[in-house]
Amino acid sequence: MSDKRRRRVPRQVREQQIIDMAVQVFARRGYHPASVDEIAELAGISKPMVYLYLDSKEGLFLACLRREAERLVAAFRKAARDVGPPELRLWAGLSAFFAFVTEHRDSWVVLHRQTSELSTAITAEVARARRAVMAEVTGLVRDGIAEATGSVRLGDEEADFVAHVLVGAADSLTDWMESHPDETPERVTRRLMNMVWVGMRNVLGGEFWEPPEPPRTPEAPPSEEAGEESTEG
Amino acid sequence: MSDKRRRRVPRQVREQQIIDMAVQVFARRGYHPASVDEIAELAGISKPMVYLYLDSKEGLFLACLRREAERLVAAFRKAARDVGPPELRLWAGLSAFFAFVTEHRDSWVVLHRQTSELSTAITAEVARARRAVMAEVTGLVRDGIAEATGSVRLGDEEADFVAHVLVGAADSLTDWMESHPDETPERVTRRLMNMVWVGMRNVLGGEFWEPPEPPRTPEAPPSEEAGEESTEG
DNA sequence: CTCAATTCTTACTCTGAAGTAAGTTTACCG
DNA sequence: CGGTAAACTTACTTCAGAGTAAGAATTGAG
Repeated sequence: MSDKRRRRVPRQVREQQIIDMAVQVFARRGYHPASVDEIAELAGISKPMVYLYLDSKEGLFLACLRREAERLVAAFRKAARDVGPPELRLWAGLSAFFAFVTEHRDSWVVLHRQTSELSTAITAEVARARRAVMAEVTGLVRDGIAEATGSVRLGDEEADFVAHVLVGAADSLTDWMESHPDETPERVTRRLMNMVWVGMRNVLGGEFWEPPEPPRTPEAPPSEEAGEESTEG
Repeated sequence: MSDKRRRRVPRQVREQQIIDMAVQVFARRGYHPASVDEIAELAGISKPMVYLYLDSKEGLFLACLRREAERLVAAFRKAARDVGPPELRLWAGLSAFFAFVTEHRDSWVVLHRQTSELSTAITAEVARARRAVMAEVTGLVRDGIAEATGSVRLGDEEADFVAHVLVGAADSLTDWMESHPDETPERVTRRLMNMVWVGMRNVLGGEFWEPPEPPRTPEAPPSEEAGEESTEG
């Protein structure tokens, strides 16, 4: 502890420090305006070290992306693993998601809010990360539905639709939580489950909503399919 | 038509052409990597014209932002205005939202997917645009609930929560629609309404979902070292 | 036709930041 | 010790792209 005079730090450690700071700066500024100089300075070293260890700015960003995606998926999985009933696993997973996003806002921003302004290599990795998260949710949704209904099994498309709704809602609620600091991840999750899950249960149970007679639909056949929206896969 | 040789174009027209191209380029590349030169070239003029008319790159982006936000809100409002029952107005509004986002993907990307990498002036305008969209949805939700339940009136917070869920889900479903080209905005909207709206009706009617386990405190878990994640590579 | 306003261009300046060459210090191993 | 590899630095080069100066071409009014 008193040995803090060690300026020299082994590569493995320094790399993580660099990535730590890079996540912060990328989240704050975005990919392009973020300068490697600033990241290096925050990490307590000079720029060439960054290039020595991470190759390029793009490589640095990819490292951030991979590490944070891994962490998020890990948190999600770990939370859902030990719980028994699928319905609860979904709840635990979403809860962990909110907790993670609340605690590591920078990670989420880097993972999610960087659609454009990126080279193809990075775009591919972002897509991969998104798919990984989405796949976790999709799995939980499918299991949860099967359990809750006892018989209904969602097709890929349905489960994917639901997963998109949940992830999108969760993302948006991340913003909402910023203006409601008293809300905990658990409370938000419960509310979301209440809105979406109860609805899904009932829809699968046969309680549909549909627009009545369209008074003046511009271009849509009125009654093509009445209530067979859900179990088509 | 050889008469199309009119090189000179009045300012008002040229400005719109510039903004048209700017929206495309900003959406494709993101704010910083977008070059004013490229925008100018696509608009058929040279760079100084852009600066003469729009002041700066930031001014150009702000013009894009304002115009597209106005268009989206207008589409939303117009769709919802003529319909009678609030529940249907919500449906019409969301439907218009999907239709707009499907048709004008660039507009939506510029409006929504540009969180960081922006100066404070722009950030403020983005926030404004988001709030405008959110306020529309919130209004429809509140009316819809009041109508559907007959008595329940949502507080600001509740309505805002629901609006965030809907907008976030809609945004995410925009991605989903890309891999499902046969889906129409109407069908997607109906599915979303089925998931969210039916659930909300029932929740407000007293059918709650809650985790069976009594709320175990997130801050003080009993034993947290069950499954280790030592290997992170 | 003339003149003035508007539209538009060529040809710069200048800054910030990615990436690198070449060398210097520290740590550890025998 | 001494020497070697790993950790680290200073001091560049290079380039893209924002922003501008100065003036040319077009149009329309009188």
